Amino acid sequence: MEKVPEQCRVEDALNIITGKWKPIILLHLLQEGTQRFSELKQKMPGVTQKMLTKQLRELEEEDIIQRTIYPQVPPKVEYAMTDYGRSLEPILEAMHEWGRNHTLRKRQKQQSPTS
Amino acid sequence: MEKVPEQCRVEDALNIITGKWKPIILLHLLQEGTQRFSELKQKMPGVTQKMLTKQLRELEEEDIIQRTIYPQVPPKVEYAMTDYGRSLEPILEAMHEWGRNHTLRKRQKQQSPTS
DNA sequence: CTCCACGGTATCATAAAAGATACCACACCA
DNA sequence: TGGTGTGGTATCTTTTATGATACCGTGGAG
Repeated sequence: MEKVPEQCRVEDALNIITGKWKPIILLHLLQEGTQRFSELKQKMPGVTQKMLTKQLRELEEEDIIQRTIYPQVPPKVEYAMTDYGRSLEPILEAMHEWGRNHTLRKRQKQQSPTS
Repeated sequence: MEKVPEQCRVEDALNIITGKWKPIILLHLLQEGTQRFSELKQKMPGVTQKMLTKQLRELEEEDIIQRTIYPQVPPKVEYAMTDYGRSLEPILEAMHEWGRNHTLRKRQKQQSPTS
């Protein structure tokens, strides 16, 4: 998604949190704190090694999360939100809240499809 | 983007507002009120007829915007936010605000890349 | 030796999103 | 009769995102 001139600063946030697994990663890190790779993977059924890695790297790239490698064998890598990353929380909150009402609404529509 | 079990209600909002032109459309409709197709198109340099139509249709599908056709020739079609659509405003606000700080931050990083 | 755990990478295939381009309908106006 | 303006649709191509699959490195346990 390229940038369109003025106004649309909205895109920046959007570019960062869109990606099939990013919101989920962020929620896990926000709600449960630092996690290692394998923990995240386990909590995200369906994700591939590659995809998880990729999304994590992209978030790291943007300074949203921080990657810490422990020089051990077998390897241990932890991911944590940065302070900057935490600044996304209001957005995620707002979306979460909205989403709840949205699903309610969908249910209502199903119950009275004739209206 | 498929749904992943619980927690991630965030996705619903995300699914609705992601799309290369959707945020821009929404901002225009929110900030400037009802607009006709050609007005939007004109305000969104680079968008194709097809793309604009598609994104508008998707938003309409979700009841975020309303499409009104006036039986004239040449045709006149207006797009407006629905009340439901306006409920997205806090999210867009939050992202807009965040985006502003983000660009500030990027500027700072460019000025002191050595830190 | 051999195998395992962990967190990867590399390669290839598929799906989804976006874009370019051409065409359409129709009342009206010259 | 032909051109114009609006808001489209239909095809085809390109670009991005996602996914499947196989392989890698290391040090300790057996």
